[in-house]
Amino acid sequence: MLNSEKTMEKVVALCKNRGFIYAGSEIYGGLSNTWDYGPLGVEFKNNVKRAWWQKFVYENRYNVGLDSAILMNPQTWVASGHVGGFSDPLMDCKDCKTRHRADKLIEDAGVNPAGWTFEQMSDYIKEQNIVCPDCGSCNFTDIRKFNLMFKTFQGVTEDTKNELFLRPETAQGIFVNFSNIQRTTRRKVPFGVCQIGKSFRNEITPGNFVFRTREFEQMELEFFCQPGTELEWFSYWKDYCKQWLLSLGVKEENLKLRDHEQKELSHYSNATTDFEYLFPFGWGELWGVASRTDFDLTQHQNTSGKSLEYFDQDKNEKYLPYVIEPSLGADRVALAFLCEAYDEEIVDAEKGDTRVVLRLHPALAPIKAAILPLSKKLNEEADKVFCTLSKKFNVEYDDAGSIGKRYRRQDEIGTPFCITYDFDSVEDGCVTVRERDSMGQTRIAITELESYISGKLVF
RNA sequence: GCGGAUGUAGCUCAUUUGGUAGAGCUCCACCUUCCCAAGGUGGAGGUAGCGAGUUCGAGCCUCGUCAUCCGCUCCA
Repeated sequence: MLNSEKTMEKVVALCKNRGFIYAGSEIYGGLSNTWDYGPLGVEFKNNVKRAWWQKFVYENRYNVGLDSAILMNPQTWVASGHVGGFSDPLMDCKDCKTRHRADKLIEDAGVNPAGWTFEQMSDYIKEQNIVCPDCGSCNFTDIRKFNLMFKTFQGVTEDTKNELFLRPETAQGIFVNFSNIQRTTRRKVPFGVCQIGKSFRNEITPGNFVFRTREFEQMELEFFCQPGTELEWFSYWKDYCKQWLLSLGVKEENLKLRDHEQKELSHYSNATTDFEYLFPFGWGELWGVASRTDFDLTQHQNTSGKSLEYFDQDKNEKYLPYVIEPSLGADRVALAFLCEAYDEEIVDAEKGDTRVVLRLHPALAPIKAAILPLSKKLNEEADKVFCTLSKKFNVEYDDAGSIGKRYRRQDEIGTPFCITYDFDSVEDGCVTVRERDSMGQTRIAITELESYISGKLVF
């Protein structure tokens, strides 16, 4: 990773050329910052999501899953604060063309503009002659509101009565179902609810490939616990998240846990830690783990008028549980795994021969094994191996080109195992398994292949 | 959204002052080889992002538009 920009470009090029990720709507000239996951990409991303679900739902005794609707009653966003607070008052300096947040400029001048209208802010800036921090002039455009939520309409008429929002986070679907889930699963606090799904935000500046897009996928957990125990659980989940990343191949030196300072914390949070990953373009936030107190449940209880209190039978008392929220971007973490896995290896320096290897954890690899007949004359027999293995794994059959070339093709897309069917295979019922990372070869009976591969997929 | 740069075959690029597009790799077929790429023969593939204008004539000039990259503001 000597030249960071080039490395990112190489990852993007690989994704495009091998069918991981394409630019969206390409034949129409594209659509800004949309990306389509191709045949390999959808396998890979599904594997990432499956691995998260495995660790957070199946292997964790506290958690259950949920898939809530993207469209929600607009009151949801009033309660969550997104309608009021999820829009920024932005203005541009006409002289130096930089953009600023009006509320921040006023804050920096030592006044708290909370609750002000845009007009009030605009007037205040003019009256007090607040200047542009970049060039020092006071020549701003009017304040423009940037609502970060996507609007849409339910029903055929586009009037404000039918106005809905695409959810800007999956979390609220969990909060509004808190009582349903608690009752139907007979869970006692502490317990958690996991959800994977699309969210939408009108980001002002998306970019860095799939790192920041307006349509993105989240993997969120809302963990409900007894007030007073939240900081214990906060560190429990931080560690749990970290172990998951490490077990799937993220190197510790590329990971940074950054605790928010007191003044940086949101008004509802009493502790927040960002997991940052060292992408080729720099450190980027991957996972936000926040202790959110009972803010969300309180808001929904007040707005809806429905009690969301939990009755603790052991303590014989009612309370609103506190929440720990580890919120992970699926596209981001998938990108992190890709960047982490990308490797170029010099095979022969004199010939300038390098091979590109995607060292993905086998559990994340889109294709688990490639079945390669040493000669096309062996197609008929080798195809039987494909038929058997494809019942259990996503495997690929390739008989085109020299065997070395076919190994390389699989190296590039992260396939951990190449199974070569040769002339002896007919006699001894064995094949050569060549491993991506070691390039080592093992002779294995065809009947043992399934358990051999399965054994390597655990993380 | 603003400023700067860019946009020629699937990929990487070439096309001397505007005169009707070329290479390497990839891909496909056949031959060769038969356990770590690039051997041989043949083949497919571009109205030069898109649209308009100037010109006898534009990939090369002008305008618009779309997209990408780098900065500014935001976030999972």
